[in-house]
Amino acid sequence: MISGSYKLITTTDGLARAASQLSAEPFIGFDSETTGLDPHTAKPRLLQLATPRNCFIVDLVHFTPEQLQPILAVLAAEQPVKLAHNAKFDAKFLLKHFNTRLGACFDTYLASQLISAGNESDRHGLGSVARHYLGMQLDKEAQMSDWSRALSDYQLEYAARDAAVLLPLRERLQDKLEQLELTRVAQLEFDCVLSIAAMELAGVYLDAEQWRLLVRSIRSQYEIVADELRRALAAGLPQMSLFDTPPNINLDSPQQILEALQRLGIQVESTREWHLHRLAPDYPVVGTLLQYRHLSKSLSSYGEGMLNYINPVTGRIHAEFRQIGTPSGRLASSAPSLQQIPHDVEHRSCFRAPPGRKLIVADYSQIEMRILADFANDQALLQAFASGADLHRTTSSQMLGIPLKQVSPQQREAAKRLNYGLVYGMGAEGLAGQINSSVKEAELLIERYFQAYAGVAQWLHQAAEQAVRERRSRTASGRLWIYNFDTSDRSQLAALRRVGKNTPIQGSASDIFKRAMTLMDAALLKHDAQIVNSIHDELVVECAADLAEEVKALVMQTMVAAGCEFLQRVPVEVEAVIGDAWVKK
DNA sequence: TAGAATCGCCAC
DNA sequence: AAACGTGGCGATTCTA
Repeated sequence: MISGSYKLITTTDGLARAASQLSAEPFIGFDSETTGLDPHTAKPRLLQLATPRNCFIVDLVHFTPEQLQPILAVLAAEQPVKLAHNAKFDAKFLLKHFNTRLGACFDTYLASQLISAGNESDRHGLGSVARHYLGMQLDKEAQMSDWSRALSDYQLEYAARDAAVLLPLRERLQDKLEQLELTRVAQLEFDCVLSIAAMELAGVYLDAEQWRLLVRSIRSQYEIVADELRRALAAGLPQMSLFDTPPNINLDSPQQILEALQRLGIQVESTREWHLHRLAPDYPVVGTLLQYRHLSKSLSSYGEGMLNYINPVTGRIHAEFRQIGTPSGRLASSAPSLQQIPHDVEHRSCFRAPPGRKLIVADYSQIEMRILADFANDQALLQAFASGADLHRTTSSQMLGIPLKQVSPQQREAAKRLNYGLVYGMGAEGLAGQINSSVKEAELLIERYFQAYAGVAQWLHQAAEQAVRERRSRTASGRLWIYNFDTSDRSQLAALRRVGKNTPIQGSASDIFKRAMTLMDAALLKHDAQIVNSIHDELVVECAADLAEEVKALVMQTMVAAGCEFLQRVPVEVEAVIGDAWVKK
């Protein structure tokens, strides 16, 4: 039974004794209580550190940062291993308020997610995890209580219990991780926590004035196009007298738009972009609608609202990054999502380096295709990468049996779509839609593709069948996804085959990427440089301007090293540029 | 009327 | 309708 008993530490002597006891342990439970969630505006109040016998609660109001050194040293050390639930949160406060980088950790939140293996119905809050693994009913009411004033016994007991419970919890989770062969991926995740905490804490700089100007210019275009669209759609309505008010079509309602297009005699069953694209050449109004949709999306998702995310203290945007954001292991970003800022230079260039600083924008070149080549051990695809030539051009030449020089832009484009699409399990209909060909022509292209890359064909086939047979797949680090598909449904069976092809590839790319973040964060430590954004295969680093060349080299070096840990058959390439803004020149 | 579900589209 | 995988998010529409 986990009791809420504790030793409250208020003197430097007590602190030294606690630190010495703690440093002899292999594992300690670690939690902190803060006056709020944002490390830039809130303060840490308590540090709770639990051994199997004791739980020490350090009340921070009694200490200066210097006096805390013995405890901070324990937290920064590689031993004992700190057991924490969502260690990223505590790591941010340690970094911000005590300039302390959390050392080795075991994150019970991440461990629980890995064990769930993609099951979305599982919950991973400490209460749920303790209930599931220990059969304990944790009272979490005190979590959001006022931690800035005098603390009640109840609050202190709650604080102690949350740290103490982590010790038995780790044992159960560790057993389960071993059982499911997840210890390697777990270590990879635990090692990565600090790099993500540091990235969130640093935030990214957005030039608010430039953004405002951009939004203003988009809004004026929007007004014009909306007006034009309204007029064009009204042409399908019955003749009105001059004094009737024009009908109010909500341009943002797919329903009303669909009806309006049909009134114009356009045969259309859905107003999704893909359908509209097909019709645009024949109907100007459809082109206008597409233009409208683009501008409307831009204003609603990337409008003035973005400025509300600028932190009043730092003047920067500190988005949230969920470390295991998807079952494949990718990060997911929110509030705002920095992973879906439009790619155009107008938007991206608003995210820039403050005066005296530079941004390094670095991304893996074709990482998923390289993983596929390595996994499939496909000689032709490996050769394509070994040659160093443009991948899509090479693919086209290999498919069609023609020299590189003779590949037309259209042929290269088709090969590019194939390279990207087949990793996702794309079929002939999908390809035909993308390259504007008949399904027959698309089938022929796919056939040629798989003739050129027989190893890829074989690997994709066995990956799909294995997914159907075993209902699970793993990535290079051993990350597990247990599929929950109802395969009596034909479309779900097809979906399972596609996911089975994609997950090992996408997930292994995540493995490599997280390893890169870990290595890079550590390597940049000695320099005035920091990761500020992370977009699946791309990292943005901000650094002092005079260090840019040196930092760029470190960035590339660590990314390549991470790739080489997982891939031996294929060269790993990274493209990096130094600039003032988030653009790849 | 608030929350859930759906549509649609941005990123990689 | 969907057709190619993973997400986040805003506007509309549905529902209790």
